[in-house]
Amino acid sequence: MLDIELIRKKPEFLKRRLAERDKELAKLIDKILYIDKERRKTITQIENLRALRNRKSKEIGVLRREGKNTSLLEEEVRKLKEEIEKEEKKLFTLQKEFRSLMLNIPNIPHESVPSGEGEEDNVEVRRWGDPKKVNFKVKPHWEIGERLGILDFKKGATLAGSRFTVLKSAGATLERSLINFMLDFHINRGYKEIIPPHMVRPEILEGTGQLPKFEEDLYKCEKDNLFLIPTAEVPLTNLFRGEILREEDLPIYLTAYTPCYRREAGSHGKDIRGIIRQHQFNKVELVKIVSPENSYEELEKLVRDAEEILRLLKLPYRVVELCAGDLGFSASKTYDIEVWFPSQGKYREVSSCSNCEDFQARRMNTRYRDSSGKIRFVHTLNGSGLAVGRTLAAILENYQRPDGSIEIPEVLRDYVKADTIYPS
RNA sequence: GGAGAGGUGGCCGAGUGGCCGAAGGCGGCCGCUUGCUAAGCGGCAGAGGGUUAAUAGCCCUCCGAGGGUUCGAAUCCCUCCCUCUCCGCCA
Repeated sequence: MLDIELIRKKPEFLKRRLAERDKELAKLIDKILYIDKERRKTITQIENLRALRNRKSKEIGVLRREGKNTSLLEEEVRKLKEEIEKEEKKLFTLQKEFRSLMLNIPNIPHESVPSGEGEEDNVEVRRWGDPKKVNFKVKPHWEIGERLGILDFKKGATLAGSRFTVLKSAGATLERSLINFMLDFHINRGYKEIIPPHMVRPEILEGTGQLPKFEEDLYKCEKDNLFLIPTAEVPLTNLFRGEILREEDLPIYLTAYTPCYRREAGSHGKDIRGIIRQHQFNKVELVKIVSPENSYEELEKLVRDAEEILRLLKLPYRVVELCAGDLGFSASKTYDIEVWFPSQGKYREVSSCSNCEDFQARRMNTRYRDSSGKIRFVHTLNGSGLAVGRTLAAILENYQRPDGSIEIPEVLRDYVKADTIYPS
């Protein structure tokens, strides 16, 4: 949620910044400004009426104790009450409209974010590692996985439909090993491990920005009014909702492994083969709650932490900075980390690291008291460290050998307890 | 799932219709005193919002959330959420 104070004071600045994302957004600002004016006018009116009512009610109390008749005053207050109720109804409608507008405006891009409309305008920041040169024809990970008997797409479809996959034997072990490897690494870097619920209430998703706008992308358990989490960012970031933290509590570093559940409503036909785009996938997530002064330093460090996993796995990758038009709803600035997929001759996203500044903090009402005693909103950051399934796919593709076997990256061998996956 | 108890400020806890944004304690902050990592004394301190140049005043709201009764609700009624105890079921 944006700061209404800022919208009032610098509407033109905001319109300019938001237009970087989407030209339509500027209109919303004018609409909000109008509603805000109306609602404040109504609030002032109601409060004046209430002040009058409070005074008269108190007077009634005093007169009664003196044993005097108060029926005339009572009648007056009754009339006031009716007037107040009328205005309150008006205010209720205005507030609802106001809130809904506020909740549907995305975050403003940070000034450093490159302008552009979509993926093609993202800016590469750095590259690491050289794609291996091989003298055989590389296979896509789904062929490798099926041949090795570790990825079973047919069974996935039998059990749950398309975009579900069954991992078997060494595939399942490799997935689990990756999770442990990633968690161990991040814990070592000072992140606190969390196992959160995988189902959350609607207001929790509103806190991080998935609701109300993106309900279509979520799985819902209608009967219990709970949603399956699309990422661990949701429960982790909301861990401190409604709290006023002490400055010395910050920064907070959290990590969690969870499955992520996404309906992929808008991506029909995309990445239909393999395990790149699944309805359920595993992810190790990183979340930071920090003070506003250093959130951008923290973002750089967060990216490095995620990158380090790929370096240790010796997988070639690049880091791109998302342009304004490609930015997620809650993010001010985002770096994607993309790993090399030789069969596609492309880098594909395995991590997205964002600084949401105070956008989520406002929605969740997460604040802290700074050294001068002032209460301020925290900044929240999140990043994948990393998407496990995609990392597994990248390993299959980058570590394939001509005989169809897979070399297991060195750092994983103690976890997998093997150095090669052979066809079974 | 059944029966019962309860949710008050950073924490503990009093408060069953007006003088309660809320006693008291602990903790916190500021001062004073004391020859000293303590004790004593005095003082300050909740959150959100409206108005405003104002972090000044004035006003409104907030005692789990939302409704209702009433001239007036932390206090009475209803619904929901959560916590605890007992029973049932269960990995």
